[in-house]
Amino acid sequence: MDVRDLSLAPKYIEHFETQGIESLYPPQEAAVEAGITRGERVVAAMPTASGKTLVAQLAMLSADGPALYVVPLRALATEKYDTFAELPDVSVGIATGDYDADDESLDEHDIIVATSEKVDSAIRNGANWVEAIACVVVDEVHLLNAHGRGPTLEITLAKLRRLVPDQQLVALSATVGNAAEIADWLDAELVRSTWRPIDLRTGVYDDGEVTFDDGTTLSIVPGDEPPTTALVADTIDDGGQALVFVNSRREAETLAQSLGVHGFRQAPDVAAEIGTGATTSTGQALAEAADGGVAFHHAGLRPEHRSIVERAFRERDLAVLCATPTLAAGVNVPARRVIVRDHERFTGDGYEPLPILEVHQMFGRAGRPGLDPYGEAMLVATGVDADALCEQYIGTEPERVESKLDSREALRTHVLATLAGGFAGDRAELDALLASTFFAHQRDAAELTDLVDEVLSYLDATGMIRRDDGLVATDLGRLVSRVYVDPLTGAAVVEALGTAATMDRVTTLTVLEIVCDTEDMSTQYVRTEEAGRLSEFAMRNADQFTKPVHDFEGNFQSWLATVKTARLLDDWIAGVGLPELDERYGVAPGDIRRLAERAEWLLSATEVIAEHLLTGPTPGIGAGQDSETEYEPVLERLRETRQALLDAADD
DNA sequence: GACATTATCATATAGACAGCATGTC
DNA sequence: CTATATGATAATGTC
Repeated sequence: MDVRDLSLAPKYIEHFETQGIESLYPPQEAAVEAGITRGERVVAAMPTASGKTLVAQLAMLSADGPALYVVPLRALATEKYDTFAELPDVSVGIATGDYDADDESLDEHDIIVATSEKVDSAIRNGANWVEAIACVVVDEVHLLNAHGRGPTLEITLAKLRRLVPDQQLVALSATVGNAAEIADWLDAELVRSTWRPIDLRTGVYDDGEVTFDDGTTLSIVPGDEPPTTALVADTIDDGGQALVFVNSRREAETLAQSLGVHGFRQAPDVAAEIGTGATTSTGQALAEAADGGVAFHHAGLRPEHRSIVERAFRERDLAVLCATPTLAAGVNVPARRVIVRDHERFTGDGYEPLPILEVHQMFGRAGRPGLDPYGEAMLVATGVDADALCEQYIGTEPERVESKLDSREALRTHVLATLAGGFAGDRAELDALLASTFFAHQRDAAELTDLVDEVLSYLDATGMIRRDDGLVATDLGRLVSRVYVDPLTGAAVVEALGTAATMDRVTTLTVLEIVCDTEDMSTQYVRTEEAGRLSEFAMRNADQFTKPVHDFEGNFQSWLATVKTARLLDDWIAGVGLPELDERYGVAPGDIRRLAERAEWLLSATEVIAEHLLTGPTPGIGAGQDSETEYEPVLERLRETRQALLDAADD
């Protein structure tokens, strides 16, 4: 089908043509036939890089009103924003936690790009733009399967549908086994395709030979070097680039280092760009590797370094990229050859094989349309049975997408949000909403009953809801939902604030401890050698902590991780530099940045809760009724610390 | 006795969403 | 309380 045949305004057709898009790819054509331009609800299950973005654009441009594009990552939001912003006479807005147009003006846009959490938050807070949306496009719907974030997506979709019943919905998914089930849930037509714009062959390397799914083989006999090195060198000799996936940051770095000495490509400019101001060990290692045309990529990198690496690789200044799975799900960084060196990952429950879907996503990064003649992706069999590996991952169908809503964590926050947002005022209405979720479609909403009971009791006990006359969120409950923290965090903060308000010494360390000791803060790893020093530090500063250091109840070891995080952020605020922090705590620059960002967010949430405690009646939790309770000094310290954190980020 | 090889043991383990108030595409 | 690779240190082996 030709682009001209679409019932689209000429300016858009012209735009696509200048982009070199003249005819539709088969899966795009199928989506059009299914009615995406006629307002039909469609689920399109197709490989990455097979033209999903155009499918989305066709739906959004032909919709009768503003459109919303939902993504799972902030980085993807900016990527899509840039793409859509090029459309003629289309006003695009972006709504993510870090990068936010103001709420009021969002309804002036034709297209809004947002993360699923931001949409959830907007619904919770009754943002006016939400109900105006005529067409919702959900990118990567298969993330319904993800622990933690999957439930947010399905609840958000259920609520959106409730708010705007006649809204068009287009969901884009990776090719998963039960896409039909998702489509069925969404009352959408399923379009399924495995077509790719560039040939991809996948295979397994074992003992000097790669065996591909199309029957071909590739002989690569390594000398002394590891097979991965030989596989990399081979594609570079052939004029291609290689992307290697490994399972830890350290592996990514050491592999980059060992490959860097080959000097595959000279990239002094990239090295220089990274090198300027690269004071940390991570930064220096990166600059060094980049000099030889190799780089590594993981979440410990500073965002600036990350984007330099991504750009340099896209522009072919770098020959090899050694990456953790950040790159498989993130922005588009394709390479001719993808090598999945590690197919297992530590999960906290031993090493587990990577999900098929994830490996296929990695594979999908192989082949740059228009630049490479083909793409090839391979697993490396080292010490495992190559046949088993092949059987498991090559040409197989990914796992089914299964709702993860039946978890205490998910229900805790979403039950509260549902009550607080006015989606339900009693148990029957709550059950009705839950009955419209993917979980209910796939299993049975009745399976949630016990967990919901448990969660309601918890929310009642912590003063976030009242159950006397139906189900009603209290002021505190509405607040907790609005600032988007886990009820567990809310309760912990209320309790800690109560203690802090009776303390003589409330310092930056105190308020940092409060926010670091919550469910929403990621915990740090405490080395055994570090544990002694940390507990000594805790003893010495016992008067500044809300937890009783000397007669501690509960898990002291895990609280030390809290102390470590609080102390680290305290140092960061005090002006200690990234290299120093890296050395002292073994925390990479990118992690510091994220920790600071989260702490700042949680401090502001805590601030709101503290203000509530100050003015409103104290709920029946924690200390707080006696006359010595002083919230003002705590509040002041919270504000001060948050500001200090913001200032520290500027340097 | 100097040094190489091997046994033992400790260590560390992917990623990343959200609020609010201002002014940055 | 799960598993594996790595790096440091100790123990053993070789010339």
